[in-house]
Amino acid sequence: MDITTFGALSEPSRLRIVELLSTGPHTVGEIAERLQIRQPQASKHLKVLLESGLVDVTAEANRRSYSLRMQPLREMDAWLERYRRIWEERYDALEDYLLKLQAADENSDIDSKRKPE
Amino acid sequence: MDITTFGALSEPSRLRIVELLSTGPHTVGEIAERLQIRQPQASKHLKVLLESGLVDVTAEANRRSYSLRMQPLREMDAWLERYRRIWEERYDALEDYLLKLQAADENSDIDSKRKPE
DNA sequence: TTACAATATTCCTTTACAGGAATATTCCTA
DNA sequence: TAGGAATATTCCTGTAAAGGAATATTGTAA
Repeated sequence: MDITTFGALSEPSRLRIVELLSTGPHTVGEIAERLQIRQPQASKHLKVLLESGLVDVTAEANRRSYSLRMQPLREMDAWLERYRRIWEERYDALEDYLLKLQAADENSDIDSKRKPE
Repeated sequence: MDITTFGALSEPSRLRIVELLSTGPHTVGEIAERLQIRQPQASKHLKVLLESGLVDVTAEANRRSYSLRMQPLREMDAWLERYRRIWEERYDALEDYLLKLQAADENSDIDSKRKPE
């Protein structure tokens, strides 16, 4: 897991750029307009995203089309695997606990019905 | 998805702390020793992790035990879902393409066997 | 070749953040 | 209650990063 991915995504405009690009490639101008930021800032953020590998460029005449690269996101996904296991484990443990509670509750129900008799 | 999660994980020591805590709770001293950083830096990083919700503390006498919180990681996982769909789509598209190539290849194979005859 | 549109880069200033060293705080035990 | 262990906080300094404004670059069309 390349840590620069986190750095790149830790800036609001850059996160929004990534989300925008998830709908398909866009030019710098479009990105700047959609995000309501100035063109130079858009270019700067795109440079950071490019260097972190989150984005690809292809030049078409005057314009540059930026598109999302999946690899860093896949790596993030792989990195998460370890934690997914943990929370599933914990979920299972909680479930077990609740099942036991429920079982105990049913017993106490039986008791509360028995005693009065 | 809370963007501060990315910020918190974008610092190498903090990422390592999270990974260490994935094996269970640890005290500040243990963390500092394992990561070969000074205790004050460990405390500072833990503070950032705490504020971003990635970590929990429980005080036990003199010591403080830090443990991992799963919620921000689950949110990251949920955030990734959208991208997972994209790369699976792309994978499917690639697969289709390869299958077509293969089919075309088999045809050209037949052709190459036919023509000489 | 000139002019214009789209984008990138530079320079400047301000702010955020990280590490080091020193110190404060909190809790335990003798 | 004095001292020590574990941890947090403060202050300082250096550095990286962000935005604004201006400018450079590149490609296209007249």
